[in-house]
Amino acid sequence: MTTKLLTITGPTACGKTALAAELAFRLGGEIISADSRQVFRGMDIGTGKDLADYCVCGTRIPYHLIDIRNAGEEYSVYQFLNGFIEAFQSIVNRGRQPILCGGTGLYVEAVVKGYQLADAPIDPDFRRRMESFSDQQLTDRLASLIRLHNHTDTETRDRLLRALEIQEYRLAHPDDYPHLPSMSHLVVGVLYPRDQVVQRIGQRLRQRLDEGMTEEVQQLLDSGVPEERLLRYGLEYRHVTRYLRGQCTYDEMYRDLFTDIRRFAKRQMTWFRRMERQGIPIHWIDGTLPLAQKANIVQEAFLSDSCESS
RNA sequence: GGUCGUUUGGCCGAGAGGUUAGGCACAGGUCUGCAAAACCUGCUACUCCGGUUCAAAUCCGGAAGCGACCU
Repeated sequence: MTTKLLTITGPTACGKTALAAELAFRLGGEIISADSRQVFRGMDIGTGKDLADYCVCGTRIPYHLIDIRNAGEEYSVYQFLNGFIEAFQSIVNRGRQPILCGGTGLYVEAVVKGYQLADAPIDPDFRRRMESFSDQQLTDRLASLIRLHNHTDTETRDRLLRALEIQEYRLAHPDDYPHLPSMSHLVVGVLYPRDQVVQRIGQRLRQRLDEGMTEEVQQLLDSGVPEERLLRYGLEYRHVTRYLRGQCTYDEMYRDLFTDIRRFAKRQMTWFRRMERQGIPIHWIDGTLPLAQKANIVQEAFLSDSCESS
């Protein structure tokens, strides 16, 4: 019998965690996080880990793929997918209900569409052989293997090499990728009117700053996480780092960070619309409803047989 | 009340008779290995009224707003 995976997603600041935890409580479930930043230890306030939300009516809801890497370490969709498979299987083996929850569209899509990602290791021989080629030659070579989508892969030599390395590995080992267990899906998206999303983002940002956002970033810097890394993590980590380095005033930081979070929420929605266009139905629910009511709606949809299998 | 200056799209900001400055915001999008990243596209405005001119955001006159100074 295939398991039905319940996925709770949506743009930032829409209360995904609380809803997922409530549903986990009702369905006897465990949560697998689909958040590319909550994997890092010590990045708590800025990523909105809200660990208190995982306690519902005195019951601790188990969660997975949170706090599994040190800040600054590498993590990518490939590692996420592996982690997902492992967590999913252990949850199912325990007879519990897996619930995927998070706003990283790529990660959600990787699960729902069943991405096949090869375990391409770093190959020093390959890299040595590539040394003599120009960026353009490498780009041409990559273009002959895959359809180049945007600049992401060819932006820097590092990324270019990595992309090529992966494709070369794929060619040599066409069947070497972790297999997702078969499952069916219900994807639920939590949605607020846009002006309310903006309002919630602002509110939450002020709260994060009050709770010690800048101190958290300072600690990460003190503990040796490279500045470039924090800048790359984006949003809170990027803007607060700039502020701590004296590159902007507090007010400028607040303003620019607020803007970036709003834009992030917009891009998330762009991603979700794209998923829908590509045939992944998202069951949108009104975020403004009370939590219990939202949970009722999702529970009902989940327990009915109307959801598609993959 | 008088004198001088100023007025450009949601914001900042160049231009000085005849193409769209640009940036930011905003909106839409791309994206299967850093995705909270990176990248792409769209957005044609010159305070108002009259005049000069083939042609005015640009020149002239007036009005209004804003600013500075004077009595």
